[in-house]
Amino acid sequence: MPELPEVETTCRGIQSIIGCTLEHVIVRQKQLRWPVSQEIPSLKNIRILEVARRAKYILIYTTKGAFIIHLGMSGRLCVISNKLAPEKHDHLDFILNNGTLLRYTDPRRFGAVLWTKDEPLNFSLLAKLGPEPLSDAFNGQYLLQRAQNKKTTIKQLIMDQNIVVGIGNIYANEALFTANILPIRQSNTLTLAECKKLVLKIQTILKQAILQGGTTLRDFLSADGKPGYFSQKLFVYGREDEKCLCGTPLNSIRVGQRATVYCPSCQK
DNA sequence: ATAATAACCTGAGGGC
DNA sequence: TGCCCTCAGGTTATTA
Repeated sequence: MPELPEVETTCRGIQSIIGCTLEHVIVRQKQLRWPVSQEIPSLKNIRILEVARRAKYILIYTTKGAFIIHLGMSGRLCVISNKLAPEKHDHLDFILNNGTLLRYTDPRRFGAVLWTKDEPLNFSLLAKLGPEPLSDAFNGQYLLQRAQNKKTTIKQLIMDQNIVVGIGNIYANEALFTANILPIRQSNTLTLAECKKLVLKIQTILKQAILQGGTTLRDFLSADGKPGYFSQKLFVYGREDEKCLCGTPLNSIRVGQRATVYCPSCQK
């Protein structure tokens, strides 16, 4: 489900938990990407102070520490009535004091629910992440510098969370299309002008997707159960058997084991 | 040190 | 209907 716009949508959708007291957490399945932190089942009556996003991680700050949550490929968070019975893949419930609970669902279990008493931004998984794509730190000069001396393709570079965070397979395909750059270009062949354009297109596409509530391909639903509408605006992703707007049939290849679609005419 | 690729899971969809 | 194969918004661990 989740690239930056979907995680941001989820984050905004669960803001109602701020100020609530977390009475306790029910863990039904602790076997996720990493085991659910051992301390979590014994947490009792702590106040939720803030909900924030860093990269594709959702951070829930409390008076005693912070939860670090990643949605993996198929994870979901939603705030619902505490009377709704859990289903097969509902792995954790965060029981709140106002009759609701925050439920974590994840069929493929590639996500993670971790706990730290310290500042979560210093947590090992978060410490070495690249800049946020919508921040000033992510600009053409920066991307050009990071693209030097690298043999990887430009698509793999922008999906590398140590270079820039938040971009996954959908938005990498879309941004490269709108920037007119071939996904398989070796990153060190990009000019400054191309880097600037790519940064701008990445930012534009992410902002648009956030406004639309993210992209729903199969099963993404925001915290209030609504789908995202950005899939209506995808130019190349998932359109491998169709033609580009210019009339040229789109090409479909694999780059770093990920489905990659591009227009051989519009992208150079 | 850097770059490919294998691995972690479940479910959906297509072909036979 | 069922079985087998491939694929899926991600990221780390292992190998070359």
